[in-house]
Amino acid sequence: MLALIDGNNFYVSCERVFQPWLQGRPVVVLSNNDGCAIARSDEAKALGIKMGAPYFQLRDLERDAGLIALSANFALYGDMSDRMMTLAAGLGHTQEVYSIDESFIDLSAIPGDLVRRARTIRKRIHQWIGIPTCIGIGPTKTLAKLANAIAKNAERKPGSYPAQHAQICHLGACTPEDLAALLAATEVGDVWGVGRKIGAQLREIGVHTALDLQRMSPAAAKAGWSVVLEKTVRELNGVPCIEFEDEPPAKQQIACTRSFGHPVTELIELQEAVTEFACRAAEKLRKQNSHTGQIMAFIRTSPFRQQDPQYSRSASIPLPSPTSDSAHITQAANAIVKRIYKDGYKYAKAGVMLMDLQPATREQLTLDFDDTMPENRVRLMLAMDQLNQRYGRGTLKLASAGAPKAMKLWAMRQERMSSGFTTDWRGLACVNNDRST
DNA sequence: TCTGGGGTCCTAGGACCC
DNA sequence: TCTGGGGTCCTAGGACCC
Repeated sequence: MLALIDGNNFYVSCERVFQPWLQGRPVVVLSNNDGCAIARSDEAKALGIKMGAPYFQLRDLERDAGLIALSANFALYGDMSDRMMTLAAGLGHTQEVYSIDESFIDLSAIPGDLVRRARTIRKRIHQWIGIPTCIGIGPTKTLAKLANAIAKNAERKPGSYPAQHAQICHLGACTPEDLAALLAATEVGDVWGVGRKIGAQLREIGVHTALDLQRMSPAAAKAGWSVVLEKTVRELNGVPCIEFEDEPPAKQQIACTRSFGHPVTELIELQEAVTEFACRAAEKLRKQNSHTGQIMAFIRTSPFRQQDPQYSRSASIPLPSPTSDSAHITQAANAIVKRIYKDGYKYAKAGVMLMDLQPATREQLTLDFDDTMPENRVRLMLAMDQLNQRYGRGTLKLASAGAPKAMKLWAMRQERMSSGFTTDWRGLACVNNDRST
């Protein structure tokens, strides 16, 4: 048996822990650049705000409906996530952290009443961390995810499912009849792995609910779509096809891409931005102790500005010898940008991707025995990472990153960000010591 | 004026090989 | 009277997830 535990409206809930006056009000958290809504409180969902809705379209709701929009504070969410995951791990023996707000827990060989155990953990997370959660339990990952969706909907939309499934739903403990009834009440699009496109195709052939999909033959799922949907069908029938991963596999590629705060036209500015992205990507690369063998970079105009001429191009170059050296990676990324840059466009976004990743320990057998990552470079990069970790991002950087970022057109807009309540001494909450109150 | 970022996996089709 | 067959590898693009 597996559990899936996740935080409700996670980013909004993190903000509410430290700003209790946000409780009960419609709140959204915005993506980078204050671009669009990426988390919504129940009250915001009730206003009809869709996932990914552009912020500029929500302005009237701020004025008329008391909507509060906050810039994303990812440092805070990451820290709150660590705390939540630590407590969630107490549910079973092993944990797979699946995303910033979700983890699977292996419950096999856990004796006793699983629902009661889940209730204890849920309460503890709420009491100690302040984050509301839902827990789904089932024999496969897909069923645990589905149970979690049922637990959420039963809580938020009373009447959609029997009330006993609210917050915690254990599909493994249902009778076959009850399970079928729950699956029949669940739209096929709510099944993990069924997105917009495949959902529409399924509905077209009369598959509307999770129960319809469960009863489809795996062969038909594979023939009509792919082995991915075939696995989904099998998992809905209680046959595990998606493995549980206790420890995260090393990444196969690492990206750092950003939309700009304002359009950029000059090559030199693009290169400053790309230098920063390349350094951030290199930092992530060293953190997982890998080397990259190929660098890709892209620049593009905004597809939303139809009135402007459009241009989008990417290119990649293989490295003579795999490296994690920020200077080499930056040099390659800048060479690409110089090559693909064309004058006369308003650039809106750029990015760097590191491909062909391999363990840093792997021995390089180049013909001329040219060691491109000698020991002193490794130590230099390590020192740079440690300084930036300790004193803040940008403490030590390459000269090609240019002057301070606040001056840059491409720098992100983040006008409504909360404090680093748990990640920065200056952001610590202050207890009111006014004696007159 | 203003529309995110970072991943994974699968498939089809072309290049290439013998 | 009409151009083999089978295999691998790579890449681009699509679909999905949060």
